[in-house]
Amino acid sequence: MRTPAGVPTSKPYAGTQSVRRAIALLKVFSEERPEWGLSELARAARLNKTTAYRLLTALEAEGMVTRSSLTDAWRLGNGAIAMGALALRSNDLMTAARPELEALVRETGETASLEVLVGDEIVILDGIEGPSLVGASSEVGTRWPAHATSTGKVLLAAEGGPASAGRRPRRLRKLTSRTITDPARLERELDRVRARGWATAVEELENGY
Amino acid sequence: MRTPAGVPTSKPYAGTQSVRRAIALLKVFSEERPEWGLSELARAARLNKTTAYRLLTALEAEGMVTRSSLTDAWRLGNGAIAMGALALRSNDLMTAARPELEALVRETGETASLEVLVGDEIVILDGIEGPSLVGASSEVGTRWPAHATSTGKVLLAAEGGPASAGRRPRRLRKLTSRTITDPARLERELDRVRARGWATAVEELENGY
DNA sequence: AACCATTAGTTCATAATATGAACCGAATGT
DNA sequence: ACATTCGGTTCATATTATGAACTAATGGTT
Repeated sequence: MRTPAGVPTSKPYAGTQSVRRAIALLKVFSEERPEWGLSELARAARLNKTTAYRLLTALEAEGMVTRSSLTDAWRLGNGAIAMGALALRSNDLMTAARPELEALVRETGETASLEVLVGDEIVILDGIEGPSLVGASSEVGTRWPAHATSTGKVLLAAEGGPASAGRRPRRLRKLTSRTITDPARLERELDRVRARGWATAVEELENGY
Repeated sequence: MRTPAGVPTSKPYAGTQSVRRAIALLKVFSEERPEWGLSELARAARLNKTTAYRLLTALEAEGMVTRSSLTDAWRLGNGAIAMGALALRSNDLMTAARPELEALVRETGETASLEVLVGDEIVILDGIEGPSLVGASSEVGTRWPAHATSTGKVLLAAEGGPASAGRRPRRLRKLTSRTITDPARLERELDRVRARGWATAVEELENGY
């Protein structure tokens, strides 16, 4: 055991770090890249290949990852699905928010969604389609960079006031020409959001939305 | 580090075992009991309290578990939701099976569902409600003991032929008076399933179904 | 109020366990 | 034929995970 490395760069070791490394590994999987070879995956998670291999083996044994039978590349497994679905259903917020969502849709005629902040992304927990034409269909479980969505801005703004600007998304990904990528500009935007209590995002996430 | 213990009882250590322990911990959470105190949780996972605590801390840092702000009990976190949703969407089977499901519903008029085996449980990946009265509503993500469901029997039967009887569910939980709990009887049932190509489960999972 | 039995969380000595460099053989590309 | 990749394994090393034994707080029972 020589170098520390790996895992979201935080100074104090919070809990067992092989576990943190394992989860870091899981977080490498994404919509765009759901399948990974060992070496690549290890590199992406900034882990030693051997270490990554052993972690993956453990995760595989528990069903959290599987291997595509052809490519024999690593993917998220069915265990992850089961766990996520359980987490979703045992989330109080979900059940508490449902009536609110329904009321919102009734009052505004727009699509309403329940979203939470996970790291620097928002996750759509629930959504009800309104009759309006405007509504983007909100797929439950979808993740988006928080800084490029209206709801994300609200959640970022709410999160512990202006002080917490320090631990913002490391790099603000540019998704369209209008995405806010300058940290200072984002901070100003968040101040505005805090002041008026709502946020917008126009063509900052996808062109046309 | 004195005793091995914890984790699904398997002899050869497959990969990093603190990771396996962490996942074992996550698997303790269930529909019926989504919230756990530290001591209870540790006991349920057959882990030392201190160990469980450290593992949980790591999982918390990565968003896989959270603490209910009031009770300050442990629950599955939003990270689990996000990961599960991603796993679900990046699952080829899902997209491949959708048309099949739709066809099934059209042809039979019954509810059709896509289920996979995860350990000794089946997980419902997808489902389409049919117009029939019989259909039990299939909630995506729900897990059931494989030996007590029709689909579960099929999957168990298919899984590597009669030889693999060795690594069957350790203990067959009795869910109703008709649940098959005797391993030998289950094996005979699976032989029958293999022979004829389909399975039934009548009141073996829940009374009335 | 004194008791007992819980709980969550911390400390600390111990060595078991996780670690990574170096290795292998197989594919693949040049 | 050569050079790089790849997935995977080995093995010596000491870092890191571990659990018994502690707090201190809480809640129930007498």
